[in-house]
Parts: sequence; structure tokens; C-alpha cells
Amino acid sequence: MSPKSAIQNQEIRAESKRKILDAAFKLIAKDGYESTSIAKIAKEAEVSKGLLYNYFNSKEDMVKVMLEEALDEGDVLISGLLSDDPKETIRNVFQWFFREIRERLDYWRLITQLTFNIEKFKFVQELAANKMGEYIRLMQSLLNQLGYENPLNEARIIAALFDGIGVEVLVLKEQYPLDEMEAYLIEKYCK
Amino acid sequence: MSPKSAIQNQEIRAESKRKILDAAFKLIAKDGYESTSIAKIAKEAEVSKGLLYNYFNSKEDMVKVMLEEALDEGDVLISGLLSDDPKETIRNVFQWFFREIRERLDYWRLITQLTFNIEKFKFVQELAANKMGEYIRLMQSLLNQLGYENPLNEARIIAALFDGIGVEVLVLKEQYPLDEMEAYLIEKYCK
Amino acid sequence: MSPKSAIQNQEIRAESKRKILDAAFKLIAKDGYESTSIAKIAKEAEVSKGLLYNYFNSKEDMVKVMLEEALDEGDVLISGLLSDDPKETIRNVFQWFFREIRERLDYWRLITQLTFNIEKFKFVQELAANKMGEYIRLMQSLLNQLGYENPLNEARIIAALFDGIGVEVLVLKEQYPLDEMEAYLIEKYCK
Amino acid sequence: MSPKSAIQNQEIRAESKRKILDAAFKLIAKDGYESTSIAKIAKEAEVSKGLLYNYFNSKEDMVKVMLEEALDEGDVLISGLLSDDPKETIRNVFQWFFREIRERLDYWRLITQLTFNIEKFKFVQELAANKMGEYIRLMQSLLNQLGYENPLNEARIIAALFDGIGVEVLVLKEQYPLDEMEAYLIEKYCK
DNA sequence: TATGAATGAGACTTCATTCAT
DNA sequence: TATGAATGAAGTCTCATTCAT
Repeated sequence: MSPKSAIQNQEIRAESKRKILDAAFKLIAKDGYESTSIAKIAKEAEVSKGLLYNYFNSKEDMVKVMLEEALDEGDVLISGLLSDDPKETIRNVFQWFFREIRERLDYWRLITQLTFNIEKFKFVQELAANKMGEYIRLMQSLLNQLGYENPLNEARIIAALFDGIGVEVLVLKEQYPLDEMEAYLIEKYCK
Repeated sequence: MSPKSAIQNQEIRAESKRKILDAAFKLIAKDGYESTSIAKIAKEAEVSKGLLYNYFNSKEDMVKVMLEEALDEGDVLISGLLSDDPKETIRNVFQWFFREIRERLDYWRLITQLTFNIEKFKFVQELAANKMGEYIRLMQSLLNQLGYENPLNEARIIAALFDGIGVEVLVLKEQYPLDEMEAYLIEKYCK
Repeated sequence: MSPKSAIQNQEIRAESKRKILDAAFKLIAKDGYESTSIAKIAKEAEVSKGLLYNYFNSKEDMVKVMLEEALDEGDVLISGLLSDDPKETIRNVFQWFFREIRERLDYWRLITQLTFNIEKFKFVQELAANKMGEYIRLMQSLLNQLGYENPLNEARIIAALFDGIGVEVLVLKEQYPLDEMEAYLIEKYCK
Repeated sequence: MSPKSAIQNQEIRAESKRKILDAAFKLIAKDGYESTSIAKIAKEAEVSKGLLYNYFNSKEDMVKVMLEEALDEGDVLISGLLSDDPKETIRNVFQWFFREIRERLDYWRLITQLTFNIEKFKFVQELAANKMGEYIRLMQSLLNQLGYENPLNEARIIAALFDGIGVEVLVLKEQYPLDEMEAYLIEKYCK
């Protein structure tokens, strides 16, 4: 009779887009960009291959959108971690980090993979580098307040620790003693 | 022409194989596994595509051999780093690590890429995990001798630091303050 | 809302059909049959893709209808060019031809393209051949009245001239000396 | 045992290339560029689709090579048509043209199609326009020697005649009275 | 041992067509 | 009557692999 309403269409589109982006995220986080074909994504999303091109101009475009969404979502506001007590703030940062690793390892893996491998997605590197700089400056200031002798290098160590623990969890998975390390690091830096 | 002797043939085989594996390493470390075609490897190695299949059953097989070799070669004997003085040994380990990062970043990148992305090469993860365990046990023993309260966790921290610095150097490249961090860590752990 | 009357519906249908056919003509004359997608035509016509299939069974069918219309419209009645004076009639024919070339080059290009390239639209060739035969017979009769020795072949020459000038204008566009040729030919045949 | 000799390979390559280009010529001349898929060309040439890309970078590239070859081959040297007697030269030109039309109508159709339709191959238009200019200048000079009042426009008429007869032969095929027109035109211009 | 022409599966992408609303 | 989300066949192109020599 009458065509679908604009709202109906909007909802349909939003849902399809979501299914596609979720499928892309899942598969690319697991297998990497090159190993994940459009066909696999469509199958995982339970739509036709053609439909992907209704929503994205290309595979690359689709992944960029997916990445941007993931980055936005993963972007915790530093302000939310701040406290009057520097030790408290450091504890918050550690706790935030370990929560991330536990709950969003897929996201972590995705970023790591795309950052390392694909020339096309090098913009992620830049964003990641900026974010890291921000955290390093925060930690430096906190460690300074706590009287560390070389707060900059100590902050760099903590940043490297985060990256390194991330990598090791990806390799060792459940075998990595996340709880123990969390407790140990908080004790070490916030005692 | 006279038939080549068995020894000559063996030498020829060894050299061709070497050229192929070197080319594969170079290109895959730079561009990644999926982006490196057999044709490119053959060209870089200055042999024909067909010859690759004379030495390896498949691209996957070739890369596995290349990886195994690379892992063997990268396998520094722990014994070579040992000293009577635990502080000296720790310094040796740190120096070895930073030398690795400086001189063989390609190797590092290669391992990281293949390990994270390609289901086919996940066996590297296991090898890497074993190796890491070995180093952690060594560090644990050394830190124990130096009177650290929790030498296991402290050793884990150093292992994560190594991984993390590796990742950050891959992202930041020359911008990463390698020299400064090396000096700082040696001072911190071996003073 | 009240149901539309039959007449209203008819008007609506006619208008939609017109918009679609006009858009198809415009785009296909400019870009060719294969390069003009249904989506583009729908967009140009400001209707939905689905609506096209309400009026036509297929892209091919739509183009056939469009072509038939275009041919009908381009079908100048010979009777309108006739005069008592054969020279006057020839002048009318020449002037009609050059007017066509100037004002409806798009139409010309469309026919040429579809006729030459697309197996599906070869039926136009037959129509064109019939039309050409008609004109040749007319010219033959006129040239006969003017005392030409071989009026049939001379008429054939004029027909070929028309086709040839059409081709050259398509290739050379504004560079072709249309005005000069028109004057020259009229002078030559109607002096 | 030993690999194929360089000469063998060269011959094999030349033959495959030839088969591909011939198939492309044949099909594109018949059906047009867009309607002729790589798959059809490969089938006609009796090779695999992949092989085409061993010899050409893209479909467009392949067609350009094919066109350039065809244009080279079709490029009759004007010098070969010249004679001391202008009438004799004109006769040679006419005879050359009708021989072309009789023997290489496919070539003619191909050029016409690509010239009209495909933005990608517009370079053919330019070449064709240049060639035509050359012939027009030649005819102009000859007609001038024969005392024609307006030799330039008369030469333009002959050029258009050639194009027009070409088009009509494409449409009417065997029905077109080629022999009669050839005799008539030679009689008309060279009597 | 060594070559490279040839293959064919599968990648990304386009687009005519269908159908629920 | 009208919409546009969805489909799937077909298009161009890439590349690991085979095989005659």
C-alpha cells in the first residue's frame, strides 16, 4: 500500500548497519583484516554481500567506520578517573586498565592488529599515540606529586607495562595472572 | 655437461633455499603476510615462482620454515648472559633486549604480526610463551638473590615491560626514547 | 483520504512515466546504455527505483519504449517538407536535416549508440533503414524532376552525406563547419 | 629437465597474446566494449580468465593495445595512393576506401563503436580526426588541380560520404550497393 | 635443478530486480 | 501508487599452485 515510513526505514537501516559492523568487528578482531572477507562478514551478519555496499562504499570504508565507533566507545574520559588524592587517581587508572583488559579484550586485539599491520589504518596509530601521550602526562604529574625522582620515565614504564600486559594477555589468555598483577601494581604504586 | 655432484647439488639447494627464505622474511616483515605474494618473494629472491614449490609445499609451509629459523636464530642462549653477579646478569639481559629492539626490529614486527593475525601461525605464540616463562624464571631467581619481596611478580613486570616497549617502538619508531629508557631501567634495577 | 479518481490516477501514471523516460533519454544519450544504471535514472527522475518496475518490465523494456517514442517524435512527416517546386523541397529537406543535427544531436547520438552496440536494440536499425529508403525515394523523384542523369545514386549520395555529416559532428562537435556546409550543399543542389 | 628456452617462451607468449587480442577484437567489434566481458573474451580465446592479466594490466589496457594495433594496421600511407595524375590519385583513394569497407568492415565497426561511446577511448577520436584532416587536405589539393570552385568543401563532402557509406553498410550490410556506388563515384569525380 | 605460462578459486564490487510495507 | 532495503548473479581482478619443458 503505502511505502514504509521514514522512521521504519531508519530503524531497519540502523539495525542492518549494526549487524554488519558487529560482524566485522568480531571477525576482524579474531582473524585480522586481510583474512576477513566481505563474504564472511555478510554471512556472519546474516545479510547479503550486496547489502554491505548499501551502507559502506568499500571494505576499507566499513572498517574505518567500525574503528571510529570502537575508538569513540573506548575513549574513557581521563576526567572521570581524577581524584584529589594522587594515589587514589593512580588506583583508578590501574583499575580502569585491568577492567578494560578483562572486559574488552576483543577491542584491544582489534586495535593492536590494525595498528601494526595495515597501512590503510595508520590513523589509529596516531590516535593511539596521542592518547598514550595524554596518559603519560597525567601519570607524570601524579608521580611527581608523590615525590618520584624521575616521574616522566616512571610514567613511561607504566605505559609500557599496560601495553605489555595487553600483549601477554592476548598470548596467554586465561593463564595470565591478571588479578594478582592488578593487586601487586596497585600495592606497588599506591601503598 | 657433466652431472653435478651430490655435494654441488646440495650447495645449490641450500643457496636457493636461503635466498627464498631471506626474501620472504624481508618482505613479510615489511608488508605483512597477506600482502606479500609468492610472485614478489620469487622476484626479490631472483628465482622463479616454480622453484619455491621445489623447496616448500605451500606458502604457509615456507613461512613456517622461515619463522622457525627466525625463532631459532633469535634464541639467545640464556647461558651467554649469566654472570656470577646477579646485577651484572640483569644488566646483560637489559642490554641484550635493547640491542635486539634496535637491531632486529623487523624480526620483532614479523613475529608480532604473524602471531596476532594469522590463525595458521599461532604455534609461534606457544613458543613465545615458553620462552617468556624461561626468562621470567631467570629474572625471578636473580631478583630473589637481590632480596626483592615478590620476585615473581617483579619478573613478570619486567617481561611485560619488554613486550610493551617493543610495541611502543613499533608504533612510535624513532620517537621512542630507547637510550633513555635503557639507562633508566639499568639504573633502576642494577644500581 | 479519499481514493483518487481513475482520471487522477491516469494523470499521475502518465507524469511518472514521462519523468522516467525523459531521465532515461537524457542519461543514456550522455553516458550510454551500460553506464546508465536504473538507480541513476530513478534519481534523475526523482522517483524510486521500485517505481520503474511499476511501469516497465525491465531496463531493456524501458529503453525500448523510450526509443520508440524518440523515433516517433523524430519522425518528421515528409509531407511537411513537400512543395510544388522540387528545388524548394530539396532545400526544405536540407534545412530540416541541419536543424536536426544542431538541435537534437543527443537524439542522434542515442540512436547511433544503441543501434551499433547493443544487440538488444538492433530493431532500430531496421526502422532506420526503412526511413532512409523513404527519403531516398523522395530525393530520387526530386532529382529526377531536376534532370539528374542518375537520380537514384545521387539520392544515395545525399543520404550517405547526411549520415556522414552526423558522424563527423559527433566526433568534431563545434569544430565542424555546419553553417558553411549547409549553405554549400543548398547552393550546390538548389541553385 | 631444463626450463623452456627463451625463444620458446617468446613464441608461446606471442601466440597467447594474439589469441586474446583477436578474441577481444572479434567480440568487441560485434557486441561493444561494455557488453563484452573478460570471461567471454577468455572463452573465445580458449584461455583462462587469469591469463589475460598475465599479458595486460586491465581490460581497458587490453583494449587499448588491441586498438593501437588495429589503428597501426589500418593506417594506409597516403603516399602509396599518390600519382602524377590527380584523377588517378582520386581513383586510388576511392578504390582504397571501398576495398577497406569490403574487407575490413569489422575494423570499421570497432572504431566507430569505441569512438562514439567510450570516454576511455577518446584518443581514437583524435587520431581519427587527424587522419581525416589529412585526407581532406589531400583531396582539397587534388580537386583544386581539377579546377573545382570550392575544393575544400567538396573534399569535406567526400569525407562525409566515406563516413556515411561506412555507417550505411554497417546497417544495411549486403544490401548496400557497394559496387554500384564505387563505380558511380569514380565516374563522377574522375571522368 | 629450474622456469614461467597457465589455471581456477575466490576477492571486492556493481547493479537489475524483488518485495514487504 | 510508491518506496527503498535487500538480494544474488555477474563483473573485474589477484594469486597460490601446477606442469610441460
